[in-house]
Amino acid sequence: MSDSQSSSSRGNLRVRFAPSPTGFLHVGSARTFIFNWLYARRNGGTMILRLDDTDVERNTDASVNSIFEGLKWLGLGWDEEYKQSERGALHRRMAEAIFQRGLAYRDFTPAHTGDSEKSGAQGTWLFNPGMREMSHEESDRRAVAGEPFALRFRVPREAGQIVRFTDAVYGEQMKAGADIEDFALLRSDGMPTYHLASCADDADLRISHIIRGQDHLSNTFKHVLIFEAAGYTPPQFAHLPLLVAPDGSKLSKRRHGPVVSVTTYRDAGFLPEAFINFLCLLGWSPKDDRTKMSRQELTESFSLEGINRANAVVNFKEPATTPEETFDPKAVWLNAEFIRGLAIEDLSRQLLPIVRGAGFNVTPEKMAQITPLIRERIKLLSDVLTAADFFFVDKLPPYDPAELIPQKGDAAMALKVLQKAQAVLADVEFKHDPLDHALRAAAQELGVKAGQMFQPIRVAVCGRKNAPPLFETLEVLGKEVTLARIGEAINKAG
RNA sequence: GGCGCUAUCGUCUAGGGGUUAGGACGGAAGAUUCUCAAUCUUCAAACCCGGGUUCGAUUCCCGGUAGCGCUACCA
Repeated sequence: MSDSQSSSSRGNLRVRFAPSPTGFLHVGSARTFIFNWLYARRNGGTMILRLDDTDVERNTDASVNSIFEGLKWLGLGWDEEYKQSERGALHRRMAEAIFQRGLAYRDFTPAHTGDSEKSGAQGTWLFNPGMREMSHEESDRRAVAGEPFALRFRVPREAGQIVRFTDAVYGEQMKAGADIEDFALLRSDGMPTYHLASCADDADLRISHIIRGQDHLSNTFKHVLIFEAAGYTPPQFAHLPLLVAPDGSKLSKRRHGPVVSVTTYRDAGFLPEAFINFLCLLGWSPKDDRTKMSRQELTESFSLEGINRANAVVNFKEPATTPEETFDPKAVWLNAEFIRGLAIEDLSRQLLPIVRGAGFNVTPEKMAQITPLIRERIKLLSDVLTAADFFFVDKLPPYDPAELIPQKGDAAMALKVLQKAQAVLADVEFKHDPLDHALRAAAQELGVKAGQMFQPIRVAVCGRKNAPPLFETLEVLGKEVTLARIGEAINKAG
């Protein structure tokens, strides 16, 4: 799971990707992972994967699998791996330390069951004075008596109390303590909250840079408070602009469907290199005119200074039309670029399982012959199924005989051309040059243009007008199949 | 509502007190080719609004507007 760099050569720079396994790996998370990875690799640091699974209610194994599946596909790897749920003792120890210093207090208010008041966009809940100001004696007595309580941070809210930090992307940040609510550290069941667990782990794992989504920018004030209350210097922060849908709303599976899941891109036939490249261009720029960049180039160019501050739109089509049109056109274009850059053998090897998966029997040798004919014609790996279908099937799907009629020609011309082709092709070697010469000569004899000669043959063997170059196609198809299909076409045309 | 963040072509972005505001994707047109694709050429397309500061603002400042985020014993 890790790349070749040896861990001993790494310095103190440590970054982490900390997804919570409550859903599939989504593209925004993937980008956060990539930026962390790039930053670590660029600066010789350590990349850590930490599953932030403190929300027992919402965690699922399926989600854990989806995250690993997605990350595995990206192929970037990481150096250390942790699971937050296994570090509960550490979290509670930090909560205890903060409590001992008088910087947290018990809140015996029963937990809110519904989230009815959340939707009301109303009141500014900051703290409950009765709980915050409760005497030690009463607090201890009630705790000893077994009354459940949540542990809340005692946010310093006197006038002039300002919490501040410097964000590598958003600059100087400050907020009055009076505007920060007394957030929970421990739930009444004793489980740590995200804020506590995250800070405790970041401190314990000596994370030096927290690179994460901008949705945490406001939370960072709380985190700074926790770090300081526990006696740690906060790490450096770098918040990333969010990835949003074309309408500006947050990406969500419920609203936007599978386009937000990493595995959707994998299954649609994206190359991880292209996907990574595409994601890097959302919210980050190399500050020059490069668009297509290899992993190597990205690693060398990446810097926090190149990250910008405005949300970036993933420009997918909301109502999914064709598979390829649902994705951001730039992602598709980049993928086509990377496909064209692949060696035939490499591409052919990647295409084979897709073709076989669709139920076709194809040998690696045959696939290697077909690949050069479609490499420039497919944008997604899965396009092989529509671009090269006629190579795989025994019998062509039905097509309209009118398709056989060439430009500026008629049915009679189509028939004439096909019969001529059948005769000529019967004793010509099925190689590019001989086919070229024979068919052009035939066209001349017939008094038709080369294009008028080729088009009916193309439709006869491919079943459609748009296809790879004819001679190469016939060469791969072979004499037997070609003549059989031309024979069928003659029957249709006649 | 409170607090925070943001604002350049349709989208991703570069730039920056005086520029023909640059590139990429996508779109349009053309060249080329046996169709398609690829490739090449060309074109259309942007500084949210209002005030300041300034000789001069798209750029700096303030306000507005809009969008986003946080405001849970979710993360």
